[in-house]
Amino acid sequence: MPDPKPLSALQMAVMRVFWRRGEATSSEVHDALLAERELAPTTVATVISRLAKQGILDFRRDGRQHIYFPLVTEREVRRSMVGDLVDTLFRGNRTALVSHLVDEGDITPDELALLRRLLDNADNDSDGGA
Amino acid sequence: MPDPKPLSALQMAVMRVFWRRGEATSSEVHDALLAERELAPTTVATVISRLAKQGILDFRRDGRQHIYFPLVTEREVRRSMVGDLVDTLFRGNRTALVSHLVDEGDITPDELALLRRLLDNADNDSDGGA
DNA sequence: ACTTTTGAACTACAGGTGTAGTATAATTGA
DNA sequence: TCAATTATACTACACCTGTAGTTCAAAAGT
Repeated sequence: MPDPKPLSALQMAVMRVFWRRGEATSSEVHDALLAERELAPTTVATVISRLAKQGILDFRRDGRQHIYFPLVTEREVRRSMVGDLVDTLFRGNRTALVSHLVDEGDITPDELALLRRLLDNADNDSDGGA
Repeated sequence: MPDPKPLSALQMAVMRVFWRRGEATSSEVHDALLAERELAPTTVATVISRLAKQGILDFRRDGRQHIYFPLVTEREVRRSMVGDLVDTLFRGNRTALVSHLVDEGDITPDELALLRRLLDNADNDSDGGA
């Protein structure tokens, strides 16, 4: 799946568990989310089985248990969601997004310095890679 | 409305018309969108009246016509949507979003240069503003 | 073997979205 | 005045999401 559909905040929280652990049962995910969200176990199970129906997760059986695992990487989801946002909000212009962050995101001097370093590294990388 | 709800791509396309023109009737919006989207006039009307129900638009009457106008600015919507995305995808870390763009967004050298300039300007601004 | 626990499936329901038809009321043109 | 146009309101419907209860089957404990 090169271009997965955008995921909601809840779906992302669930997926993060899978990305961290590689695979998990519904109740393991429920446990992992208990700290941040108080959801009924069946709610988590529903979210998970919907993700499976959409091809985001798959599972293998272990006795009567389903052990789910992700079919998409976090990278792919990020790429596609950031891409969607850039399309929707900035008509495809990625630098406009950064501009937005700088202009309106209350970027701190520390963050600015960090960003500069990021850009410098990108330079190095593309020098090295090319 | 300081923190409007996220808008879908279609809703954004509609709102962009209002932001550009200040105000418009349903059929004007329909006309304005004809180029990019083939939608029935009633579809556009439905989207608009839902936006009004949600407090994103309001309207005044001119005879039997409704002339709609935005109650939120594009800035506000962008801020809140970018904020949501950063929360959902990068757990609130804005620089991680930029890092993502640089790492995985196929940023071109031109864009990189542009970004550097952006950061430099941000510096000037915060020097001047503080 | 019988009961308790547990897991997954099914069902449910409200609210949002994309999409558009129908109905009703008002305006305009003949 | 009567018909045609048109604008808005109402209704509709499929599908997604958040949320969770209920049911049925299987596993595990006693």
